Amino acid sequence: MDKTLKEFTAGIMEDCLPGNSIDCVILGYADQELKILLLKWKDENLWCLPGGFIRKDEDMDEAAHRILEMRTGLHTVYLNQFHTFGSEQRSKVNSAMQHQRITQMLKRLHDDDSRFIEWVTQRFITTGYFALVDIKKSDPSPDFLCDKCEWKALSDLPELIIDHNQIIAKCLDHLRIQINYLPIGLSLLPEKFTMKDLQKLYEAVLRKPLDRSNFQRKILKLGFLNRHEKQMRGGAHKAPFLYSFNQAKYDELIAFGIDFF
Amino acid sequence: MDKTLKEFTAGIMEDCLPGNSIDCVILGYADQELKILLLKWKDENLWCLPGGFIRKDEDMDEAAHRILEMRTGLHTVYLNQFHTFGSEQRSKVNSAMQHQRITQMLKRLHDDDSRFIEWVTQRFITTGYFALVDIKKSDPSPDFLCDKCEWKALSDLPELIIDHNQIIAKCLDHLRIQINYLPIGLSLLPEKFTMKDLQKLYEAVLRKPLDRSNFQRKILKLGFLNRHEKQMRGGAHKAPFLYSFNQAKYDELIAFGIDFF
DNA sequence: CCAATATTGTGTTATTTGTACACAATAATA
DNA sequence: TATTATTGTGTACAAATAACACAATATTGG
Repeated sequence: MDKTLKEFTAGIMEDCLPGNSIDCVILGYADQELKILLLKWKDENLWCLPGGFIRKDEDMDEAAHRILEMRTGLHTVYLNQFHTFGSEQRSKVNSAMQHQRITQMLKRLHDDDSRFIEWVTQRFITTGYFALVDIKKSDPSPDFLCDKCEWKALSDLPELIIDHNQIIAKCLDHLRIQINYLPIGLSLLPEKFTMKDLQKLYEAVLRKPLDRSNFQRKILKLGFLNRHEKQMRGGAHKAPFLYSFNQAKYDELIAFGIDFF
Repeated sequence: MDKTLKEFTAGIMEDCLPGNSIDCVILGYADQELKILLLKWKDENLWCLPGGFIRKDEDMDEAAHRILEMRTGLHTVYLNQFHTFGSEQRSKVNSAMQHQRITQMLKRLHDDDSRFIEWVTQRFITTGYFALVDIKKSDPSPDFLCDKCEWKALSDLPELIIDHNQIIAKCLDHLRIQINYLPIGLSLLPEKFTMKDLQKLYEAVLRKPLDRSNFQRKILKLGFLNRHEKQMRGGAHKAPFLYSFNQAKYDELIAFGIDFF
């Protein structure tokens, strides 16, 4: 058996809290769509949220930041807890078939290390965190257990293991309800963007169309955008302005919870 | 040593998840103020939130309901999770002095059962739940470890153990932000109430005054109140109408998240 | 080069909602 | 029976929202 792997799993069992995990819904935005960073386990068509365990000497929030940074290379990112999933049957919400595949995969990847298999298949309570990330600044990296770490469009999610689809659904509900308190735009858009970009982003989160001209007027009136030069190329039409955020003003409004929509 | 107590603690260690707990912020409303149900440990001036552990065979939500019912006698009550507290140092946020008192008290109450003391003083991650309760229907009950279980006004809270004051603060923030999605009125008021009662309740949660006549018009327009006969006695003034909720309509609006304020 | 096209920035209007009071009605009290 | 406090409703102005109009302007295709 791979010595490094065995040491690695022994380290986890030794250093981490048993029965508690973290799952991260890492959100980005591109092509007018929300995207989620997902991992695929080696040689299996099993996708999951990036997650991990809480070290005995770190805060839960720190653990979430560590997991996020490990997968995206980013460390100063908007990251927050949204819900803790503590159903006794949560590991069994998908088919018994899938449950069996997961167990077999764990055995194969961990070379039948029964002590670790037992540890990792005990009942877990997992806390869901969501991160808002600029896709272009991220550098997705899998590890030796995963052969893929990819951005997947919200409209084209694969079936995920355990209750990870429900975790995402809950996260998106949370996002919509809390939208007036979250720095959606600042976190998900690149430095400079058009008004249309911002509108499409809010539409993607709210899942409803917004009136273009009223959106523009409302946002400009809130006064957290800097207007820059015109974008010189694009489609066969009038060129839009580029904007960037006045972070201080935006944060102030968001903290207060301005009624955007 | 008390055989029953020893069996009780052995049962907890045997049947509950280690390192995970639940704390309930049980809210009621009376005398135009929000109240919280608190416990006081035997022979000590140490107050805390009603809490408990999660049995290995129950959902976390079930555990919260069990704890709530144990303290209030109520089982059909609005109860929801609001945050999970996972700071590594959370048990040490209060003074070292208090930490020592807690340990001593545990030793005394549990007759130096060192195995249980170790179990109960390990690092815990706790999930905060909040309940909205009609005080008049509740029947607060302490247990053999607590000599008091009382409703305390929000404006007159004692210092609580560990991070319980922060847990309450977080809960109240949550309440304010989520107010449009929570059945505050239906859960906290008695069957029949006046418009003023409802207004004062919303004011207590929002911590800001609302215009009386505009409040009345807005609420009536939303259409979830049944108007009853005039209240025949009260102060030296015109008698107000009594109202009750049309639960179906109220729930519908709350689920949708109507913009009350 | 120039008309056609798509999209942008801003304007206009009607409607709804919010805000701040006004005031008559009325239950108890003195 | 006048006084008082509070209630239920009215009103008038300001502000926000919603729906649509239209000129301005990059690109494209002939």
